Amino acid sequence: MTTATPADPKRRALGKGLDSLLPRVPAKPAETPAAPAPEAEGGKPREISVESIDRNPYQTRTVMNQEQLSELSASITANGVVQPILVRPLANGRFQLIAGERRWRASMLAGKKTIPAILRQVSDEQALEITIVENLQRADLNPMEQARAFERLGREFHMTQEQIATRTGKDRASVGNFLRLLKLPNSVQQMVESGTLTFGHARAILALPDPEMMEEAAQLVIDRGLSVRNTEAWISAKLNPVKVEKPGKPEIHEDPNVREVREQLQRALGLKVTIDDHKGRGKVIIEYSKLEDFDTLLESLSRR
Amino acid sequence: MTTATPADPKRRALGKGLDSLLPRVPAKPAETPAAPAPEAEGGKPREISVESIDRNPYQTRTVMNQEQLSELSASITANGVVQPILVRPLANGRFQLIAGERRWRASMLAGKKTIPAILRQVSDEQALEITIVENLQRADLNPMEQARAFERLGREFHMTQEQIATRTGKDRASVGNFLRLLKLPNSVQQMVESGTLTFGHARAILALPDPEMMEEAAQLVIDRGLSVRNTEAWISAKLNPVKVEKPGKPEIHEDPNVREVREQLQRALGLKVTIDDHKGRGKVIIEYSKLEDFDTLLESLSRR
DNA sequence: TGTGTTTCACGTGAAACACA
DNA sequence: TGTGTTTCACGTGAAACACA
Repeated sequence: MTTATPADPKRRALGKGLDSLLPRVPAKPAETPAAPAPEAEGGKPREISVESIDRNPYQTRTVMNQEQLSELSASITANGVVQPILVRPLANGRFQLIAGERRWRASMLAGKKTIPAILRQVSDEQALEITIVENLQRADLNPMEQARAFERLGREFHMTQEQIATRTGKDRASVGNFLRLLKLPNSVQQMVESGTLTFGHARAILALPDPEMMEEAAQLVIDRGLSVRNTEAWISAKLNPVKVEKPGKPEIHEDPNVREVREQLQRALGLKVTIDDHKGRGKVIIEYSKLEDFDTLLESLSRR
Repeated sequence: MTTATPADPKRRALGKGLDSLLPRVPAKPAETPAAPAPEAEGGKPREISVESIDRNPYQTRTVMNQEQLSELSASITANGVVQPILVRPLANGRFQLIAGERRWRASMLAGKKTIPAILRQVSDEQALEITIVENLQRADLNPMEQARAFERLGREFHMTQEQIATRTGKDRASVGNFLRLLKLPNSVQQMVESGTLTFGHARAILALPDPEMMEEAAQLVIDRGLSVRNTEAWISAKLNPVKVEKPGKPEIHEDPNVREVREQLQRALGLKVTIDDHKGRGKVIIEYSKLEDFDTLLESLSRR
């Protein structure tokens, strides 16, 4: 039970953003004791020319939220760039952006000539990895997008699910479950991508043995408006159609020995007997419908 | 059952923002067929000077997310202001802002001289109301802030809970439950404000009859890390302490005669015995935990 | 250790019930 | 109709189980 209990500090952090870290008055950014970028362990931020920075070639999300971008730019005009971006030096004397594309673009839009940056020697691989992880930590990815990002971390960086989980702050099982979405037939993946089907529904559907059944099930979920819990139950029933009995009534799959004893007892007492045995522990239940039967029963039991 | 079923259109809208409405190339904003502000029914947007606009005196949130503000400004530099702001004409020829403070501030930061605005004759009252509702629709209010906003709508505009619900897109019961938070003692309100206690915990605590008990309960919830469901159960038990028995186990109000017999039987057999009697019909349940006990029991029962 | 998979506790939000 | 209040279905995320 590590989910949100009342005092969970993760809940506290929500929605506050960087506000508390921002200086209230304009200041020369280089002099500001700004918070380091999450990935940067060492190195003080340095002011570098925005013109000397090349775009991150690994950044796939070219369409940014324009409104947010504008807001950030306005803040930069007012307060300066606060959190340094992360760049790596190139051989030609220029810099390549690794993390902070929005801050960089906003700064240019705000008319800034320089931007505080942390310089770090990272390989192509590391740069790509940082970019993917940064994207994952933005909250607006749909489940299929997350799945593809996890998949890439696994495939291109040979990270285990465990490592991906640690790196992105998710749970290992969740990483695994997102990855499983990629095994859905395309039509169903599309439904998840568009939000027609939730992550929970899709995950339940994955229990089915073939793509055709998954497509059928997805359609049925949508048509009937099944909840995730109902979907789980429906699919479980479809996969285990034999068990007609309820698990609470084990006397249907009665052990032959137990059955023998029970029937013998039933004949002896002339009353309905149920034996609810679990490996030598259990209950003997004797039903009576007349007080007279009860008295007879008592006699049998007390007589030793 | 109107919560998120798979095809719920409300889910679709999430996280996409205004992106799809934004023009992809810079354009003269006045010519753009921009989406109207949610509250504006009529009137084409007009370009007005940013200098001629006075700040919304009802806007209480003066601390804006600076990063977002900057981003918005950058977008405005790139694409122009997209969604018109809402203003009302003042007697002195100037305009007073009603909705769109962020867009207005971002535009100024982006160096714009004019901004598209919808002019609307609204009373002081209406202006305030629009402002409060707009704030409520921003997603980052904590439960206490929401409660105070609802309270204000009720107090200052004599809106019923039903009307508030319609106006803000919430459910009537939810509005009521938020309002109830204001009846919590201050210390507990503080815990909700800071996220130490969730909305669900607080609401359950409200069932208690006095503030002292509420404070005690809140502390207990935090100390023991109770879930909302556990909190509900604990409080319900505290309020209904009489019923010790479960409804399914009426043998606690055992008939003295039945009890006598049962105890006698228990002693004779050396096993736990339950007698579930309903006016001369019922069951005798004998529990065993060793096979040996079971055999002894069988002997007693079979011997007639 | 690593992965695949199912099940279910979690807090939220609204349905449901009660009362005036 | 309007409000107060409790209860519980909802999808998510992780615990739990299974297997190699």
